[in-house]
Amino acid sequence: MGEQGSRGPAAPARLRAGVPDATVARLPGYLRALRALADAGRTTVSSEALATAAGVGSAQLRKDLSHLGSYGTRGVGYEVAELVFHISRALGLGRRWPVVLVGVGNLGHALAGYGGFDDRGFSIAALFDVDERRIGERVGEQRVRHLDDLDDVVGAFGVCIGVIATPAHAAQDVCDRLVAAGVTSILNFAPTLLRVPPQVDVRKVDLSNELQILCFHEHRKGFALVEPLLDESMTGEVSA
Amino acid sequence: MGEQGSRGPAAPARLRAGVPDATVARLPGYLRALRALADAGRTTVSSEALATAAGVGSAQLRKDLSHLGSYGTRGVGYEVAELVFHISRALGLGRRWPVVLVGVGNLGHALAGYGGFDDRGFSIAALFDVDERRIGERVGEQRVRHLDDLDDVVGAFGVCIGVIATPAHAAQDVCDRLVAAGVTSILNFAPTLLRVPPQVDVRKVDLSNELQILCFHEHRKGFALVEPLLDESMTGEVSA
DNA sequence: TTTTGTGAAATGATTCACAGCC
DNA sequence: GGCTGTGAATCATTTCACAAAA
Repeated sequence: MGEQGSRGPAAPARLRAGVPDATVARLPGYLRALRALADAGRTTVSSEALATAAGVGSAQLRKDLSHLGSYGTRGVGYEVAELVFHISRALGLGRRWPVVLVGVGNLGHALAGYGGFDDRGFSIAALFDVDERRIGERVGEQRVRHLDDLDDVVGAFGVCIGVIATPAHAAQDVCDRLVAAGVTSILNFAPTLLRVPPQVDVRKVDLSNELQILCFHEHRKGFALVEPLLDESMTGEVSA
Repeated sequence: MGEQGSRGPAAPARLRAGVPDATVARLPGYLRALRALADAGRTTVSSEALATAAGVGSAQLRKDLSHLGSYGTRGVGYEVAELVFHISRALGLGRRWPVVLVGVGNLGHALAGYGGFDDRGFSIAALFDVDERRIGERVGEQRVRHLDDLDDVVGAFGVCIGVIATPAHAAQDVCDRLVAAGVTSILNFAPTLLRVPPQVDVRKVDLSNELQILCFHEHRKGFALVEPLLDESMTGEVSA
């Protein structure tokens, strides 16, 4: 709770059902891989094959799944459908989760139409903005509403997840209003650190951060080409 | 390298300058906090204050900075400007990084105009799409070009970072073309696992994954309200 | 006195390797 | 024979706590 950041620290207190955070973060990937397998007609899969499809090691996959229970068959593998069910349940996807999205600029539009939204167990309860020119605009199934209606919607639909797609300068205020309305999980696309009470979860997605991290590795790849050459030439071990 | 995923595993081989991945992932946050501090007129800051501004613990901040060098003054703190310089350098932000963006739908538009792009050391070398109706469209400073021009642009600008903002079904092909053109770091917004050669870095941003992770915690908050009550009532320890 | 920098301890995550089951 | 589930071992990260420096 209150971790924030795509690669945030582990949640300090795990109340029950000790599924490690690192495992939880990989479960959606397993689900996606399983669905692709199911679409391809597979009904059963080994840890090796599923791990490859999900881009992890097979030992890691088995360890991850072992935190959820024992749903495989030795010598055979896993039932695709059964595993989808158990992972979905562990993630709390047994129900439909209404989500509110605040900020209907380009990013908001993109998120609203992402597909992976309505597709999985999420549905957009409402879209909000404060720009009068956008209020009333139709986006997908929804009409954009004024942020002042937030409390009504959150109350009526029992929303507990909010997505912030506003400019940075508006994000903290929107966040405060979401929290005041009763939202307890926030996905923040604005490049700001949000201050929230401890019971509220925040995850952050930040383009600039991601680019800078890539940059670090890229930066180092440059040296990887140069430094070994230098090192070798200095020891006279050049082979070519 | 080849890690993929916002919370991917640690890069297996660190070639030089042992900055842990977890630290690298936090450096952009420190940079942002420092700039906010600088804008507010601060010229010096303690680890405690900076840590608070960045949303981490002060011990963690100091340990992270210690991987870059020893740039503080005991009893005083850090020079804001100096620290910005050293963190920027560690991240490889000493130069301007040209970036290509493929996929100019809503998401692509949002990314192109994000601000945090041109703002930090990144510049968009070109925007690409394959939809004939979009080719030639102006977005910001740029004109949308056909993906077939990719090689030319990557060659001419020495681009090594690519951003994929296409639908999922097109992502792997776009990725292959980026890699073939010489791009070695990819930021992927499409909900697919990309297959890349080992020297290529991929980071993934996926709305649906993030929502599902939030969902897990949300799901558990529900039990936090119910289960302790059950446990207590079963032991007869109810105090109210 | 204040605050950094850092060994050492504690915690957490991943990988190994194999016993156990089909 | 093949594959899962899992303790034990390894590796990484975070936190503690304090000596050293200004």
